[in-house]
Amino acid sequence: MQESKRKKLEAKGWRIGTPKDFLGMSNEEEAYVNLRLKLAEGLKARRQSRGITQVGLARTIKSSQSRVAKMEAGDPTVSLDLLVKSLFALGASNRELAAIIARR
Amino acid sequence: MQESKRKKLEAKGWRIGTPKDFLGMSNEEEAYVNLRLKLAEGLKARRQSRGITQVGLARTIKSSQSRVAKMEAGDPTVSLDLLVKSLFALGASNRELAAIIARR
DNA sequence: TGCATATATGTCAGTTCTGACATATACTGC
DNA sequence: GCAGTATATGTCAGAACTGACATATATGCA
Repeated sequence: MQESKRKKLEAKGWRIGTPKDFLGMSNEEEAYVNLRLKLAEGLKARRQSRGITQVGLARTIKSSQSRVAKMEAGDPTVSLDLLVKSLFALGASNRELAAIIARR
Repeated sequence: MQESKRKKLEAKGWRIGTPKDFLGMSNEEEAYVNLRLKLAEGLKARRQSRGITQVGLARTIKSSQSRVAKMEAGDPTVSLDLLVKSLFALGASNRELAAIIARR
């Protein structure tokens, strides 16, 4: 993974665990962070294409606008559970979810 | 969703939210529970095919045997985060994760 | 400019998830 | 029988996540 990308993530609040070689994160860590970014992007894209505001989405998932914003921003305090539930709430199917995850 | 399946899930500790028509759960709820079951199965299959014990996996993800057992049993107190991280720890890629999710 | 709407960021008390532990069950080979 | 190994289940204190709120920033429009 590129140094510039790592910096960006760290700026967002991610703390990458013990990169013993100071070069980056392990494959698992990268896959995990990558997954979250894809879900975050997928959520934002899906919400916008539906013409729904963050407040609107927050209402349907019984959450708050601030949490929706954090979800879309890739905030590390947001769980995968919430991200995935939100996508489902926007009508995504399991297959669509898989497509979001598989996308490069 | 079939009644028999719902019963099975409820026995596991799932509480399905307000099915107003008493017929089952919403599409989102079904997709979500379904996703968890797929990940649970995928995890167990992957671990076993690698010849690793629950204790072994627990060590590599710095968790405990009991939590691994709960993960594989579809216990509702286990987060998607933990399930996904475990799959990654077993060497799964994002695409393989997507394949597990897309599988019918 | 001022007002309305949408999104971003920080904080926090209450809820949920976590690893660890104890203990139970199941299956081997002796 | 029973010792060893693997898995299942219940509990709990501490850690992580949550919705809610306050507030900031950005954009559009009259």
